[in-house]
Amino acid sequence: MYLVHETCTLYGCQVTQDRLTKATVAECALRLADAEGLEAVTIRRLAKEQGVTPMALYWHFKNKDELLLGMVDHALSGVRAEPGTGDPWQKRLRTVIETVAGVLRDHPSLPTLLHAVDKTQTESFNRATNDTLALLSDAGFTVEEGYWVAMHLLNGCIGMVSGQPGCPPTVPPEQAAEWLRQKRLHLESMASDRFPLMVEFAASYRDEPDVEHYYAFSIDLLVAGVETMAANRRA
Amino acid sequence: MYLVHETCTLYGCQVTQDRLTKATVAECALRLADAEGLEAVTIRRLAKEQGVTPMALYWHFKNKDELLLGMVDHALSGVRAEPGTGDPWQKRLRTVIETVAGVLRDHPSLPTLLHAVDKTQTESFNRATNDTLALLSDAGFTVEEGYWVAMHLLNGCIGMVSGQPGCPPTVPPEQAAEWLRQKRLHLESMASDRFPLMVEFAASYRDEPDVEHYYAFSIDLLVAGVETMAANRRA
DNA sequence: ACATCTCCCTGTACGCCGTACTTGTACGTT
DNA sequence: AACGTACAAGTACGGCGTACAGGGAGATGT
Repeated sequence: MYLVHETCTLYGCQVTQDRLTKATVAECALRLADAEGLEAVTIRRLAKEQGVTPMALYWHFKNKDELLLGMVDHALSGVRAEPGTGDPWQKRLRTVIETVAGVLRDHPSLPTLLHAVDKTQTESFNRATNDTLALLSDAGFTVEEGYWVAMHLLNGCIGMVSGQPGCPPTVPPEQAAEWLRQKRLHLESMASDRFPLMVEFAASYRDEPDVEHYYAFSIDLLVAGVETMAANRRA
Repeated sequence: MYLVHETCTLYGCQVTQDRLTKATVAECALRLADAEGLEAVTIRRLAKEQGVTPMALYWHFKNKDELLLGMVDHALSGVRAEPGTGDPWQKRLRTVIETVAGVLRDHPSLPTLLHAVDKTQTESFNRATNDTLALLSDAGFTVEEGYWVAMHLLNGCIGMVSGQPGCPPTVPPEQAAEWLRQKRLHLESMASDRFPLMVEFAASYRDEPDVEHYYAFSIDLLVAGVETMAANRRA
């Protein structure tokens, strides 16, 4: 009765295999979250996607929090810091930031997800942090400062991606223009005598924003902070 | 039956006044969230605190999202950017950051709250953004870049506060030492051959962390990014 | 060959959530 | 005295996470 259900959509894996796994469930949940937002990821919905009963998922995950952790671990498993160890730390830093930002852009649900769980309980996050710590140690930071910087960088990437100009990825492309128009109108509707700069900023919503320019600027901003802090430390 | 109820705690306002208001409800909700976490803020719980029926709240707020918005607006209402307009922008920037960080530290629920709502729908947030935009305009940024920087700063403050070393403010003081110990053990339990720097970092949990040092460092990090970006722009 | 054990999944039920819809009730205005 | 308005109460619904108690298939020991 559950196997073929009307609302089973593309995220299911029941076609290729009928046996559930931690990995396949996490994968399916992540796909669902990326496509329809994290609030769409409920135990019942996820079970429906996989063609099983809600309680079946509890064999593989102790509770929902553990499932979310699994999603994070799955999404971050591709992140390998420290690729070219011969390069100066400034270059490697930039590479790490771009890698993380890239992963976040690939998974629109990840920013929200990373705020909802305790990342330090995932393997892949700890590995990435450890590698970044090594990098920042080369930059002259202590381990403690390095940890602060690493968290700052991660938060920076998360904020950068979730604050990306233009409409969020959940919005279908054909509604993008309308979304931009609404946003601009909302900005312009603010009292221009009290928030003149906000109204002026609304002009930037007149046409499709330059997303790559935005990311270049934001990454520069992040990198700049770390580099001058490192420089000041040595002085 | 609701007026005097066993689980009515200190957050209620029914003693001083029996008529509900947008402001009093938001205030009460914020206090509750700060003390017990945002997940404690439910319509039913909040109604109980105020000594009314759950549905009573819906007269003052269209739905829960609007209530959360009210909480944000209430918490941020004290933020006034642009105090001393005679100072150079670098100094004013620092002041703004310290103010925002201070407000966030006063309201432990605010970081989570600011992630849960669309801040641009609140008056107080837009005012603060507008003021910051003026400041960043003095620094030489365009309005669009200024907005990006402003969001970066806000995210930085949020991350800074929610990543504060030591136990979260929800933990009662008498359990603080135990909390630290658990955290350290968790870090030390990681495979030291694979995450050597994480294990080394665990040492910093040996005793009460220097919170003010942390904030000084983090604010410097934020400021440094903006200042060198501004300097590079002019070049 | 059968009994047993383990793994993986199903069925049912509970308490919590946000909230739509309907029904009072006290009060300022006329 | 009548009435509209502002505000709160009562009831009910669907959805959520999940505790608890089975059930069935495949491997294993005898």
